[in-house]
Amino acid sequence: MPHNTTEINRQLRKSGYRVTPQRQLILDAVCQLGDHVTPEAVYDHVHRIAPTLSRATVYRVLHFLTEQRILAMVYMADGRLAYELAGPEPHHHLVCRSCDSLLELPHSVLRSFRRAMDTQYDFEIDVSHVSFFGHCTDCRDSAGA
Amino acid sequence: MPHNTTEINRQLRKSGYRVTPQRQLILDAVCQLGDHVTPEAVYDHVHRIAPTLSRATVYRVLHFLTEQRILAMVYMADGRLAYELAGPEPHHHLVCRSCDSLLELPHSVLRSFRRAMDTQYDFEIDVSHVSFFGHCTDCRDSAGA
DNA sequence: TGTCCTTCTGCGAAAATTCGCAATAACTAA
DNA sequence: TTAGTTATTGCGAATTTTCGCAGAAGGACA
Ligand SMILES: [Mn+2]
Ligand SMILES: [Mn+2]
Ligand SMILES: [Zn+2]
Ligand SMILES: [Zn+2]
Repeated sequence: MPHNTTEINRQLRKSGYRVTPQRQLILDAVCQLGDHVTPEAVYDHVHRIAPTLSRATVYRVLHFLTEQRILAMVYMADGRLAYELAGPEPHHHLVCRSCDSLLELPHSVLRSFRRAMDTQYDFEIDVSHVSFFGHCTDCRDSAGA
Repeated sequence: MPHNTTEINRQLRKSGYRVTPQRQLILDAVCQLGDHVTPEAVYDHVHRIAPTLSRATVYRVLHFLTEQRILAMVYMADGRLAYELAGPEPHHHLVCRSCDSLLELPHSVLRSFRRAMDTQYDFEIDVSHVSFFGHCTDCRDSAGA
């Protein structure tokens, strides 16, 4: 999952924010570590490269990059927060509570639901990265009842 | 939001769990404090009645009662966890990120979405209490762009 | 390149949440 | 009622996440 550094930097500066080595390191880390990266994993990774980079900064930057829609956050099955690079097109997940397997869904699965909320409640849902929990094919059979 | 104490107690004992004063106090607290109660609010409330009841117990019991489907948990706009009594029929929420207003949705709004996931992915979504975030009527107008 | 303004970071402390373990106490069955 | 089994609690420490503030540093402009 690479990211367009120069484009992101321009976007930040245009909004009055600054491009710092900490922000670049943390963004790189999320991209290298793959999908659904925890703050602690990010900290471990960047700490090797920049030992003075503090935990507080990791949390702050992850929040910040999420606000800027550069990262997307998601709750995992255990309730912890995780992050990943926000692609141009959102995607979502089905997470099995039994076997922890993870299915990826296209954004289109929520299209009709969003339209319904808009029509019925005049409410615009903002869903950039949602996980739905439940039970997958295999686990439904074995679970019984 | 009252709860059927004797029925809940029977259900717990039947499953091999125990009915303790701590569990009863915490459940009472959630019911009295209303919708979307935080662990800290529960602790403050029960601590007056039972000063030795520890914070760890509050967290453990809230998790436990959620597993038993007596409580339902939900993430609030600020990312914090909250709990409320799980009624016989689930409900959901639309939470405005701008003004924090909160709309309640009937479970039926997710019916067709659940059926679609079941049909297309053979995955049974378990949604007992979901919050969707976005922007309400009023805030959409003022926000512009 | 150097100055200035403001954003950002690092630090340490605080707050929130989880964990391990010994002691307590709820239920079961006599 | 009593004793035994074991789920549950309280405690203190560990871990995770947030906060406030003083100092560092990004970037706009000259
Ligand atoms: Mn994802
Ligand atoms: Mn609710
Ligand atoms: Zn499964
Ligand atoms: Zn609003």
